Amino acid sequence: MRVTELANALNTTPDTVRYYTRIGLIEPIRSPENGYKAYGKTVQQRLKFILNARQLDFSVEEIREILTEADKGHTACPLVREIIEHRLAETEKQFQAALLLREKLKNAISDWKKKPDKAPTGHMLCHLIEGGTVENNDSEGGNNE
Amino acid sequence: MRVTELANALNTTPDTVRYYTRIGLIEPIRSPENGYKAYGKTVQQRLKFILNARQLDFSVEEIREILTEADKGHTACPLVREIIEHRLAETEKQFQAALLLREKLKNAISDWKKKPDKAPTGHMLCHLIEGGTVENNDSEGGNNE
DNA sequence: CTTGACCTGTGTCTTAGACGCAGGTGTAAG
DNA sequence: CTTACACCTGCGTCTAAGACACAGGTCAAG
Repeated sequence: MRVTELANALNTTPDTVRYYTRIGLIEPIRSPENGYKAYGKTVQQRLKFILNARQLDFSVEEIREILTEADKGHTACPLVREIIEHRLAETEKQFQAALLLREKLKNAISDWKKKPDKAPTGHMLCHLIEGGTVENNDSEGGNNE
Repeated sequence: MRVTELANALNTTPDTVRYYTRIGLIEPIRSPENGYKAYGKTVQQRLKFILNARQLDFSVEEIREILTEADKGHTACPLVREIIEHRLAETEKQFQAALLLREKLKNAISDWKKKPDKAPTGHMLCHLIEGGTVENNDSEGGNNE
């Protein structure tokens, strides 16, 4: 199989296949007649695994570790287990972050509706965001230049 | 104020200040005696605005548009309004994505516990992920090489 | 043989800064 | 004044995971 063919077979893009090839996650053989990369069925299995892992938001580097371990004949499962827990924690954080952000945005929008559009003056670029969205300890000890 | 001083004043990092300077969001004057960048109070206001917008997850490029508009004397509020709605939608998507991912991970973990650790065989690199996590239409018309 | 559609490998671009580095600055001690 | 040393500066490069651009190669139709 060639690049595009493999990509289509697993419902991904040629660029992705090329990328994984470039960083050495999958290894094609070189077609001797035209120099194109050629992928076998084993590689397809491997790529399928990679894509699944990516769906779980494993980083490429994590996947590389897993594959390296597996290539050595060891079981990669403990490693995967570890990564998955870590990723779950990470997801939880993102989740909370998204929640918080949503809150902020909604606040911003509702604050908004109370105020008319107004052209920015010198030190009030936009009253909407200017108003305390976040607490950055602006130590008001104003010395200039 | 110099780079680090400004950064500390607004509770950010010197690198961030340097970055915004580099891409032209804020503009220092050059201290003639040592060639260092020097920032005035107006810039500090501006930076504060930028940081607030970043807290709302506005992209730097979006912020640039807002500032450009404001610099021309126009009100940027309609623009901001537009961006904020867009960002809210975006956040909603991330939120749902995080939710879905969490689900997947938990499934993976629970599937897991039913299966023992097992060394990877040729075409079953890791039964845990190998098992249908996602539906990639693997058209099983297996022709090799 | 030529045209044109599609494919290939390689190189560069993206975000929002973080990091490293060689060299400059400032202050205290000698 | 000189040395030492801490901190600071500007600039260049690096990141994740591919997307995109591009010059050239391949393949079937005519």
